[in-house]
Amino acid sequence: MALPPAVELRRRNRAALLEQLHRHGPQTRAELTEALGLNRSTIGALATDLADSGHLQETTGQSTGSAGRPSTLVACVPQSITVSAVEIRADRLRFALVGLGGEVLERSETALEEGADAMTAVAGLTRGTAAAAVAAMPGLVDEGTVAHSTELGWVDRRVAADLEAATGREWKVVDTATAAAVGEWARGDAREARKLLYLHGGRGLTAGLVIEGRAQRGGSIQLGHIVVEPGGRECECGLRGCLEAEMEVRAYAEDIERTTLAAGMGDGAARDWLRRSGEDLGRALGAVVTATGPDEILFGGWLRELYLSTAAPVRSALAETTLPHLRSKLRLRTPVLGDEGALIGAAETGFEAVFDRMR
Amino acid sequence: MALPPAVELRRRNRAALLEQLHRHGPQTRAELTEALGLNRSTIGALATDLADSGHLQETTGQSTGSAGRPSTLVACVPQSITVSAVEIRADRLRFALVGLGGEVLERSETALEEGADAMTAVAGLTRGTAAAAVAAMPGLVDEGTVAHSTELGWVDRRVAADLEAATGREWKVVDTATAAAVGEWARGDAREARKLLYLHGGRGLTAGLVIEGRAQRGGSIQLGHIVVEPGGRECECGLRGCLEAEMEVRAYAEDIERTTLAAGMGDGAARDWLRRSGEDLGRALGAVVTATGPDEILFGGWLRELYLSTAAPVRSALAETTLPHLRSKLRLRTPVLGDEGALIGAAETGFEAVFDRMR
DNA sequence: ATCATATGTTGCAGACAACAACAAACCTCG
DNA sequence: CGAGGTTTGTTGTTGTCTGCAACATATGAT
Repeated sequence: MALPPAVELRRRNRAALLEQLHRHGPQTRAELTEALGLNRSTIGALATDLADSGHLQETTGQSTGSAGRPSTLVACVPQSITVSAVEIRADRLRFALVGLGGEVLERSETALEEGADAMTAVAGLTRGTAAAAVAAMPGLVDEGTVAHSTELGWVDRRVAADLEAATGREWKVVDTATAAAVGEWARGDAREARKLLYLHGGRGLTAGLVIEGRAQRGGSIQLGHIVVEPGGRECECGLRGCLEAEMEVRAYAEDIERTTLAAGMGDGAARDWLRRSGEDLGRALGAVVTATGPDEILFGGWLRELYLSTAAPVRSALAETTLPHLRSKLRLRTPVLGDEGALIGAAETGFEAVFDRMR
Repeated sequence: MALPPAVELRRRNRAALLEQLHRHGPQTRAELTEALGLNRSTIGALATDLADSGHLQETTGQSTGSAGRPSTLVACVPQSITVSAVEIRADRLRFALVGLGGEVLERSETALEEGADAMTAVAGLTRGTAAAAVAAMPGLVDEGTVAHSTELGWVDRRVAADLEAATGREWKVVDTATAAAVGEWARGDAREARKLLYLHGGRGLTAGLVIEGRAQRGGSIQLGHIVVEPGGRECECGLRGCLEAEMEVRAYAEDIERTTLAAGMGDGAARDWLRRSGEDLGRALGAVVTATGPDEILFGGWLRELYLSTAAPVRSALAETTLPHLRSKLRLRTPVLGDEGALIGAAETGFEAVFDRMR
């Protein structure tokens, strides 16, 4: 005898149990039995198994107040599996080491000088202990390569390979908006959303879609390059009338707080910009909503400030370009994880890969 | 002893084997061993198992010309599992009974008088022997209900329940465009496409997206209600400037052959319409492409004729509204299954459900 | 204190897939 | 035409897995 026969099942069940705890927090064995649809004895075997390997910790004898033998509570050990998450922006790098169960164990942030190589900076942040490493970055990401990122100025860059070369380990690459959508769904308060659209305002505008908890296969939505004004302003991407160009993102959005403040103080140009931007954004959104049919939209990055200060034109422009039936199911909100969403979501993506690999 | 212990594995493997044969056609046992990653003996057990239950037929002793014992070829028995597929249009009903492996066993078509109830007509077509029943219809379909269909004039109709009441069996409901996309992917020649966007021209314009062979979760794209001209013509849906309204679908598209013919004979109005329609379509497509990033687009329904007769304006408008990086990977074509796509795809969706249910 | 209830634990049985050895059926080459 | 090589199906064995049932344990209720 040499290798596993029907060990596959055990592996699958182990992964399922771990994932259940990771996503839903500590649970009793009884609850796990219910959730996984397995027998008490099987859960017992799996749990002691995983406790022996250090992934789980069981705290016994929790009296619940109701009749019957008290159930043992089982929780994951965060340190037993960790995931490195990095968010790359044009001007800075953010890092988090996230443990099983979702706890953030370490965190750091480093400024990135203009022109500096992000890869070596990443290598300085991450250690090799993590079970998975995920990098989130703004742009059109497809299977480890960034096809196009106005924000980072990268075109067809094989980022996963570059990161691997710099750090000596495998990397997964996702786009910031999709990562943030995943994060808000998994650890924010958007878990009820069936189709969650996350809008991310950085130097560019991107959007990410999470459907029933799963990132939409195949990368992000280049929201900034929806054409809202055919034949309009010239955009860096070579088109005309892109949302990014029409909004004059570079001029106003980079310092959105100052712009909203100025508008509040009666600055006509700032006011005008806010109104026009809101309308343009709403129109672009209309097309995206019609194309994807979300039931919740989150305004992240500096779009958060834009939306909070000027929701009315966004809503009305959206109303003029979206089917009533799609609009009626739509909630517009701002994210609860703030700037952390992408980092959290990237880590969550890593854990998904870890669980998949276990099976 | 009463019920299955670890029978789950066997069921999974049985389903996997059947699905493999259904999708890839007859294969030898050796090929199945390779494809499923199971042991020869396991494949043998599964095959005889399924042959005994009548799902498979093994033809032995096929000499391949190369050395070694000739492998037994195993193929599905179409009659052993069948799926009813129905395509509902405003004016007619199409039905197909499709067998395991994809063979169409029966087919029929009935005209639907204006105002007639489609449900009872469906009941007249389908018999109760099929393992699954799927209905494709144009519009915004979500979990058995049609939220909105300009073509059928239905709003928030619980079609699955209605069909169930009329026929006494469970129904799955999908939208025509998505079904056609699935069909072209599974049985057409679009299997290489990673993201396949199928545009369907009926009385309305819808689109369906298939990503790596799987229908995008959550229904179709209301292509006809992308706003291409803010503040433009009034549309039935209540918005202004929708693609459907701007294209004047009702006036010209319903009889597209006559329009293209007239344009060919020098009719200025028809020519104008073709050019303007192509441009509007291209612009709407630009938004959808930016939002979904497909690598192949198929023009189905009457959009097929429109595209074949007037591709240039479509392409140039698309070029003006799509990121170069998305455009460069894009192939534009017409479907190979013609009008059958939606029916085939609906059946394929049904088989997917059947296989899922087996596990 | 006793009973009811809910939960962990243990031993057992049925099932399953991998493995290895063997049998079968083909090809090639002398 | 027969021997050797090659590929594939078959069979018996083995280790592992999960469900089940009976038992043990720990609580609340009476």
